[in-house]
Amino acid sequence: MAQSDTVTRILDTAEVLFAERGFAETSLRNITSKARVNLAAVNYHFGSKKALIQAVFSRYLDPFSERFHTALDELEAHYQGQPIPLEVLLETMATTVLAVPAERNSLKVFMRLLGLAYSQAQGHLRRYIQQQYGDVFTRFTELVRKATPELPDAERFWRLHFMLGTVIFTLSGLDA
Amino acid sequence: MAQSDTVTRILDTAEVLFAERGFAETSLRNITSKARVNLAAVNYHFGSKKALIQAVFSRYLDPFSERFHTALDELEAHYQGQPIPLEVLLETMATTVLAVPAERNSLKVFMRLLGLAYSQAQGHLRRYIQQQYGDVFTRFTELVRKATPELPDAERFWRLHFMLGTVIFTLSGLDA
DNA sequence: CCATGTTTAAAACACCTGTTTTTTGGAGGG
DNA sequence: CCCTCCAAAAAACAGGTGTTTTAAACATGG
Repeated sequence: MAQSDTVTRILDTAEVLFAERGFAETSLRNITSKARVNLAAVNYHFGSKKALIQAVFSRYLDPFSERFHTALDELEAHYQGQPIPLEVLLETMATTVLAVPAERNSLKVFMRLLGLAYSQAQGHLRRYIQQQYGDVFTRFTELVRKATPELPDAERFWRLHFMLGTVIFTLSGLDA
Repeated sequence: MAQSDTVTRILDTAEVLFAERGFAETSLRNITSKARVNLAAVNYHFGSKKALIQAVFSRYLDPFSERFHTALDELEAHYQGQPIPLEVLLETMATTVLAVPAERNSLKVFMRLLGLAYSQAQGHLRRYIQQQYGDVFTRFTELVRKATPELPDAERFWRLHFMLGTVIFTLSGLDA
């Protein structure tokens, strides 16, 4: 095996199996055998199964976070303190979210992973995502707040929650 | 223990734990210890863990199925062959779905269970629900078809799917 | 070439899982 | 009263889990 594409092979296999069966239902032996990689490789490279799961998400969310931050930078520079229109914000978000999985032709897998993360109400994953990418989301919601000053906070929160949930849920069920 | 309320205690405890953590993440020992019941009681009364999960759903869906059938009977009798208005169909469905969990003050748990069942794309649960309650759903969609004859089948299917998915998904995340 | 970091292989670890078996307890009917 | 039946309790079972350890092979850059 050339240079450690072992890590990549593990991640590629893991994300597919996770998306198909869920996290608890996918064992490390499932992953390593399908990836034709040694069992110990996971713990060697990632440390634990939890860390593997987080790494699978990081591979999508790190680029997303970075790109979204720069996209918002550009928007703020362009609008110079004036509130950014809501449609612009939403479209920027949608475009940025879909960019990474689109480049890797793994849109279906990614959406399904998002759905699983959303279902798993109280796992380590929710905590990890929140503390790792909470700032991007906070920045976004703040800009949405400025774009819709007439809405009460609760109302805006629920509309956002409802919209995101609907999108994730719908896109994560694209099988039939 | 009086008359085997053991079964009830198992079901009550199981549905809460399942809703909180998911099926795979909830062990029989979790359930039986919290329900102050012997471990073997689950296999004795239900046969297996899968059967327990199905029983949890049956306790909601059996009454729902029965009530919904009679509700549709009454609607068909009232409208005498004329198509039943879409709003009436949807409202009847919503009312009937919520009736059972509302009586037991377990609306949150039930919605979360529905969400989990929906997420678990390829489990035994989906098959069980489909073959057990498929006829009610078929009857309903058929009535919807008659109520909206102008829509192409695919379009109507997706709108229903989208609507149900959104409702379940949104209601299953009522924590914050 | 040596040293360092990867990878594989194989085995063992401790633990948890669902399930089964065996034993005990108690209530009801002949 | 004894016996049967059913529920409960306790223990044991077989298998899978994530993880760790050991060893040896391999590659790569200093």
